[in-house]
Amino acid sequence: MIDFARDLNPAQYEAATHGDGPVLVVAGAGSGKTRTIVYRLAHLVSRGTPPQAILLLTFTRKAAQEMQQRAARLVGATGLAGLTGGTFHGFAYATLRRHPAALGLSQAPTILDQADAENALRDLRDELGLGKGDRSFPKKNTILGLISKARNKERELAEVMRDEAFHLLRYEDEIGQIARAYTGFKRKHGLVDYDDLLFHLETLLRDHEPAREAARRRFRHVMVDEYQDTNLVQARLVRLLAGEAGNVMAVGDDAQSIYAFRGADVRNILSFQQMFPGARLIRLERNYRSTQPILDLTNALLEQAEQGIRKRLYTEREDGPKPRLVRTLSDRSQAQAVVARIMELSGRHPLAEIAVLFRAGYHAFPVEVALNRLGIKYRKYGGIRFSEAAHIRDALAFLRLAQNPADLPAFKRVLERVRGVGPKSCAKLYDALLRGDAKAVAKACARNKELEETLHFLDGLRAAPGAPAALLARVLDFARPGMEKEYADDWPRRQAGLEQLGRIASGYADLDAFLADLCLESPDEGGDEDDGQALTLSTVHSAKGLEWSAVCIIDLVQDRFPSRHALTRAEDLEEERRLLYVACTRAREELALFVPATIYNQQSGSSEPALDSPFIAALPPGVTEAWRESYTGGLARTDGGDVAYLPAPPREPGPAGSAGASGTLPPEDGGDQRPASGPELRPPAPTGGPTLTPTRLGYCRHKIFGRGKVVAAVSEGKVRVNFPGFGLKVILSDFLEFE
DNA sequence: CCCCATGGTGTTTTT
DNA sequence: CACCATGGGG
Repeated sequence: MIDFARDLNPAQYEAATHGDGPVLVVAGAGSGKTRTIVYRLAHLVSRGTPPQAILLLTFTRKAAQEMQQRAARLVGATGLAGLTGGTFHGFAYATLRRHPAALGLSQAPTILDQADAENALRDLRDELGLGKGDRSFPKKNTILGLISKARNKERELAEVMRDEAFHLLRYEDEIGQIARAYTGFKRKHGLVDYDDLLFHLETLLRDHEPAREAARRRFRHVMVDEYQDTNLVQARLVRLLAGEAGNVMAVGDDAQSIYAFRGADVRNILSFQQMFPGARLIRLERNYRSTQPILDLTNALLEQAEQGIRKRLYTEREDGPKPRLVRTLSDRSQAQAVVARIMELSGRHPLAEIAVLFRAGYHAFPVEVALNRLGIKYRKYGGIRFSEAAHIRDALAFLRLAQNPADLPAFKRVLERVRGVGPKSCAKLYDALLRGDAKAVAKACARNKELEETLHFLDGLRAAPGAPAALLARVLDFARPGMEKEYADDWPRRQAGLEQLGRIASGYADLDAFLADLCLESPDEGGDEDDGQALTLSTVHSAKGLEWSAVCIIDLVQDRFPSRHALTRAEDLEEERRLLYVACTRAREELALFVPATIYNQQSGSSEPALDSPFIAALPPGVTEAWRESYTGGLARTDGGDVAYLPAPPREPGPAGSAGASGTLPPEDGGDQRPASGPELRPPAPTGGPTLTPTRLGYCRHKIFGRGKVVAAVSEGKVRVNFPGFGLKVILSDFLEFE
C-alpha cells in the first residue's frame, strides 16, 4: 500500500487525494508537480478507477509516458494499462480518426506539418499571382505564422497584424486571400494542419452527440498538465470532455507561461474557476528542486516581471554555490568556457545531469563544435527534428500517397524529384490523375520512363497495403538509388536515419497512426547505448518540465535572449523573461549564466559587440558570483573575494575529467568592469550612403525602452535610436512617439 | 517548361 | 545556411 500522507506534503496530498469535481493546482517550479500527478494517478487507480477511464493530457508524449511509468511503479506494473495519455494534438487525431464522416471526410485525414503548410502557402500565393517580384512580400513562414496565430488566438487576421506585424499591414488583403485559398486547399485534398486538429475535435465533440457522449462516458477523469500553455480552444475541449461539474484537474504555473507566441493564453488559468464553478484551488509553493542561492536568483527574476500572481518559492535545501555570471570575450570563447565548465562539473555530476540551455537552436552551434572537438557526447533537443529532414520526408511522402492519394504536397514531393518534371507538369499530372484522364497520363509517361516507373510503383504500393514497415521497405528499395545520388555528400548519415525510420515503423500496425505520430511528436531518436551518459543541449522551450543538477545558460545578450523579435511589444519581452525563469529553475544545484561580449555576425562576417541581456542587467547585486574571461583564455572571479582560476580546456580530444594539464593562467588585475559594452563601442553608423527619407532627429519615446535619442535613419520607416541603459536599437518608427 | 547558377536577404520558440 | 527571384541554356 502507498502511504500518501508520508510521501507527500499537505498541499500535494490534498491534490493527489482530491475526490470528484474540478480542481486547479497552481504549482511553482520544482514544487513536485509531476510527483503530485503521479500520485494522483496512483490514487485514482487504487480507489478503483479503471485506467481506461483516465485521460492525461500533457505537453509532450514523453511527459505522459514518464508519468505513467512512475505511477505504474507505485501501483504495480499492470495497474495503469489502458490509460490514455499524450498531447492535445495527438489525442485529437486519435479521436478524429474514429469519426472521419463527422468531418465530411471519407477516411482519416492526412496531417500537414509545418513545412507542408508553408509550401502550400507559397504555391497558393504563386497561383493567385500575388507578390510577384516584390521582395518585401511576407515570406511563407511569416504568412503561416500570422494565419496560425489568428486562429489560435481566435482573432481577425487584421487585428493580429495590427498588433504584431504592423509593417505588413499593407499586405493584409493578399494574406487574407491566401488564407482563404489555404482553407479550400486543405479541404480539397483531405488535409488538416496542427490547428485544424484542435478545432475539428471541438466541432466533433460539440456537434456530434454520440462522439461527445462516448468520450464523456469513457473518460471519467481528465488531467491536464502545463495548463498555462493551453490556448482558448484547448480550454473549451477540456470543458467539453469533462462537462461543467466534471472531474478535471488542471495543473499549471502562470510564471512559466512560454507559449503565448503560438496562442497560449494564461487567462485560462486565471479563469479556470469561472469555467468550472466551484473548482477547488490548491497551491504548491514549496520548492524541492533547487538550492536557496538559485531560488534567490529566480525570485529576483520574477520580481522584475510586470504582472502575474506574485509568489516566492522557498526551499529547505541547504545553501549551495551561488549562481555564476560568466562574462566571456566572444561567443566562440564562450563555447570554450562552457566546455571547460562542463568538464569541471563532470567531476561532481554525471554528464547526464548537466545541461546547456539556449534561446534558439542555432545559438548552440559553437558549443557543439567545441564538444565535438573534445569528443564529448551530447544530445540536442530543439532545432531540426528527425522527421523534418529531407530524406525522411522523401520516404514518408510515398507512404502518405499510399494512405491518401489526393495528398498534393506528398505528390509534389515525389514527382518533382523525377527528372524532367517540375511544378507545372506536376500540377497537370495531378489534375489528369484525379480526373481519370488516362490519355494525358499515358502521353506524359510515354515521354518519360522514370515518370512511368514512379507512377507504377505508387499504384502497386497502394494496391497492396501492408504493415508500415513492409511498405517502407518497398519504398526504400525503389527510391534508394535516387536518394543516394541526391544526398551523395552525407549519404551514410542519411541512410542511418532511414534505417532508424524502419525501426520506428516496425512498432506500428497502422499506417495512419505511424504517419500521424511522426508529425505530432518526434520519436526518441538516437536510441544509442550512450544515451544515459550524454550531456544535454536544449532550447529552453524543449527543456520545459525537465531538471538537471547543473545548468549552463548561454548567449544572455540582447537580440538573442531576449530574442530580437521580442523587442517591439512589452508582452513579448515579458514572455522572454518567463522563459529565462523557466531556464534557471531547471537547475537543482549549480547554475551558470554566460554573457559573451561579442557575437559573430554572419552578415558582416565579423564579431560585433553585444549588450547585456536586460534581465541580467536588472539582477540585484549579490545574487550571482561574477566571473570573467581574460585575454589569455582562463576564467577568474571579478567581484572581489578569493581569486580562482580555471585551466583552459585541453587541445586534444579526450574523455571528460582529464582537464588540468594546461596549467593555470596569470592573475588578472581584478576590480574594474570589463570594457563597457555600451553604444560607444559599436562601429559608427555607416555614413555617406544614399540619403534616406528625411527623419526627425531628436528625441522619442518607446513603450519598453523609454526616452531615447534618434541617431540616424536606417531605411524607410526605420530609425536607429540610442536609449540610455539599453543602447542603440534599430526600431520601426511606427513603434515610437516623437517629441 | 525545366534545370542550374547566381546573388541578395534574413535567421525563434513548437504541435 | 536556407530561401527567393532572376536569367540563360537546354
